[in-house]
Amino acid sequence: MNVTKLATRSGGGVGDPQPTTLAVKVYEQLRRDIRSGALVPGSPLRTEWLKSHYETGVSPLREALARLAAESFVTAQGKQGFRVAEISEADFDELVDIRRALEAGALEAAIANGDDDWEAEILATYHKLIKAASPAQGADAAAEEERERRHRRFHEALIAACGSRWQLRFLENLTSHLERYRRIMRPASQVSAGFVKDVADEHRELMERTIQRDVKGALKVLDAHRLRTYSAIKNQFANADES
Amino acid sequence: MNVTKLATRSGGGVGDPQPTTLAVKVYEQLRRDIRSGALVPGSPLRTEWLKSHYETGVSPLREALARLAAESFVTAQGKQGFRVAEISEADFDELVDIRRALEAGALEAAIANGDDDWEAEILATYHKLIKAASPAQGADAAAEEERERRHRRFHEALIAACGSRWQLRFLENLTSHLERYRRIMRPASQVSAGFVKDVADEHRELMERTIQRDVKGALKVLDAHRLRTYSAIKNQFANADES
DNA sequence: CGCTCAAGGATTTTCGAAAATCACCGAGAT
DNA sequence: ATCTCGGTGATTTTCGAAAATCCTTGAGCG
Repeated sequence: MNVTKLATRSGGGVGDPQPTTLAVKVYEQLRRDIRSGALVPGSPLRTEWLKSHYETGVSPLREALARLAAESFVTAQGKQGFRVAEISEADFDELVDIRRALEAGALEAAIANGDDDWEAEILATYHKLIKAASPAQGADAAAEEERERRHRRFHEALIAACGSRWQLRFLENLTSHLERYRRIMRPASQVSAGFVKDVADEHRELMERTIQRDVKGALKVLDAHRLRTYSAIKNQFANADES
Repeated sequence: MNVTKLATRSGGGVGDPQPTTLAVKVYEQLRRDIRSGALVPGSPLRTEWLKSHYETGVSPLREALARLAAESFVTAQGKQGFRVAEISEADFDELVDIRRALEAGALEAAIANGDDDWEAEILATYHKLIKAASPAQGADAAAEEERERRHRRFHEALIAACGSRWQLRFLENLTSHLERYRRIMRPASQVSAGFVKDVADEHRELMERTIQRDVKGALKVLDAHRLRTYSAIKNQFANADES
């Protein structure tokens, strides 16, 4: 056994199976900052600022931006650089529609195909979700990021067994975009005690019905769950129009 | 008027509204070569070969590859470079399923929302489709590429008025991947006179029913149309398994 | 005034080479 | 014989600077 090699690796001696590249790291950081709303929609992404802020050269940067452009997180316009993708109510409506269709199909397929591992993963991610700090407390960015991550993981676990990597890939993209809308608009109602409790109840019921293989029930709860934040964000758009 | 400026531009003095970058050109060429099957699935994309073959430096290349990776046309594995995405029967089945669902919804929405421009564009693209050289004759690559382009344009025109850019974006991606399967597998039946005639009939009927706003009829024809090539490719997979 | 045009600086895009990493191959040990 | 280890060439990834392009500003002209 080669002790030296093991020592150079992090964690319990398990090396990265796929050693990551700098471009991928920048891509992930940029995506996180766009999703969180830290990078405001429409603002230009200037090379110098990006270089100093993400501590990297232009090559990894452009590679990351190209990927983000393909996923519609940024827009690339000719030879005028990149911008954070704009948001709009029309775009939001499109996202909601197509996500609803794809997610319903995926959940149904997952309930049909899921095995014990799938069930166990749902329980595990649900547990971590309810253990996360509620939006009321822990208003700092790191806590919010962790809460969002666990929320994503839970919903991903529900449909993970749907059997279609394409469906999962599209859904991840759509969900990330919708998360951006949710966090940018950040309806005041979203942090109220009543809202938080209702969402928590929905998560529990969604988890239970899914594992019980109650397709109709699970779909109904999922729809209600999505409709709740959907309405809240639509209200924000309406309010913005008035002012 | 500045004659010098106009002279430097191509065509009838109409400059590019969005002057394209080298990276985008390489991206498009690579995508075309992957879609056509010229770049065989699984083969590694080596920098030196790409540089000489597409006559460009590494920066535009990696940018193009990053975009292609985001669209699953190539796979990026850690620090071991890029490869042309693999194909598999399971992947093909996934593509067919999700494309069917999305395309049906898009066609229905387009029929509901389409205006005169939409109808006119369908007629125009249909006309160019039937004028294209049939697969039997014109076996050279350029003719095939043009035929495929017209085929794509026609089907795009049908759903262009669906009102959802997201749906169109996903569908374009899915259709490109499926085109790759079709062209790589290239079932012998696909060039037989009977097959070609049936496909042509379906295109005509699809065009007519769509413009007549016959939702059910159009969807039925579309499903039959898709099922035809779907079966042909599945047969190819089955034949490959035997050998 | 309003408009066109050119110069200058700012920014993006691309190239070429350096640095880092990987993959192959053969020597030596068990 | 098989396996591990180290070295070497090939390849990828990243950097820094050059080239190309864009945008602003202000002068000159109608």
